[in-house]
Amino acid sequence: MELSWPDSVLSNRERVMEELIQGRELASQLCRVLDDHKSTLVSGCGGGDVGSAEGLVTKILGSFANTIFILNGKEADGEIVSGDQIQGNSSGGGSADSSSWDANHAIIKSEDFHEEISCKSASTFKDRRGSYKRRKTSHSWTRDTPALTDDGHAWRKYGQKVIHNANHPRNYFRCTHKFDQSCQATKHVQQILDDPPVFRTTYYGNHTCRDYLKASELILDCTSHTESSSYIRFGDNKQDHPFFSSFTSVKKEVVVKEEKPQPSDEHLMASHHHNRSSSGDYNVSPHPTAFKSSCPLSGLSSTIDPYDYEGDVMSGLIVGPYYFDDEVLQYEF
DNA sequence: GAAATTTGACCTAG
DNA sequence: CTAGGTCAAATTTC
Repeated sequence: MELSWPDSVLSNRERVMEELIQGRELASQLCRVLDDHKSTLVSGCGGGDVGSAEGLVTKILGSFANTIFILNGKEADGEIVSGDQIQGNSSGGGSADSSSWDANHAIIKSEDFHEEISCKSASTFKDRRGSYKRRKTSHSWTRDTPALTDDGHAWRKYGQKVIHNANHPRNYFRCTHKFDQSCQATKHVQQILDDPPVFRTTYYGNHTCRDYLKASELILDCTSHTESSSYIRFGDNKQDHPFFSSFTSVKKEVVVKEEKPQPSDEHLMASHHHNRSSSGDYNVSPHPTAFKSSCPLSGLSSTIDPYDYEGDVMSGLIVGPYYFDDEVLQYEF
């Protein structure tokens, strides 16, 4: 019930450290790769180096993901629906916690980095509904969770569709700041299993909104919880780096919004109601442990930014100090 | 009254 | 043609 971090978390500290160190090393490599890439390429992407850079990014993300997952895993068990380690992936891998997010295995479906900029000029016509470009190549990643989780962003539902051969309808969400901040992030949420409820969330695009800025503030406010021993703080990086955007969470309205019951929704949403806000990954929490299992996923995935990828994947990325107990690991890329 | 959700229509890829 | 994704008017919620 309480968020007291068990000793097991501390026992995982070594693993966490390993992951972080590995991440840093990989990041360094990536920097070099990108550096070479930039210096050798006149412009644009399409070099062979990109491939290796991509691989590095994936590894790095996996590393961070693992780290956060390790940290979150214990907490999640304690707070989220107990014992709902879903066998998760429909792929049937069955790895214990993999369900919460594929990042553990760096399973990120990056089908393509060419995010389509749907020029919906036609949509200016009022009656022209659905004039859109079907996303077939956009960057996406999926995540399976035992309950509907809040990924920290403000989502607005814009559609629901019954999917063929699916028992539950698929819900479509877009970022609330789609228009005011041109944030093109969208996601689909669908319940794929009944008995142990499993919700599959597919994310498309990346958040470019800055709705998350308060996250660090909130977290910082919590830094007094030294006892909680482990938390991750993001420093001054107020850029909309995707990795951090996942931790933004945090606006209560966001949580409420997404957890709002949706009657017509086959309890898809209802199953994650206020009462179960705990199931949310990063609900606003006074605890530094506000980061939960889903954080990594979102952050991870979004790090592979279709927009940034060509250019500076991680340029300017400074992962603020990681505090583990009294230690601080600062990652700079 | 504003904002969010619902829901059927519209549109596109396969 | 079908299934999936999006739009936007209508409705609901706050």
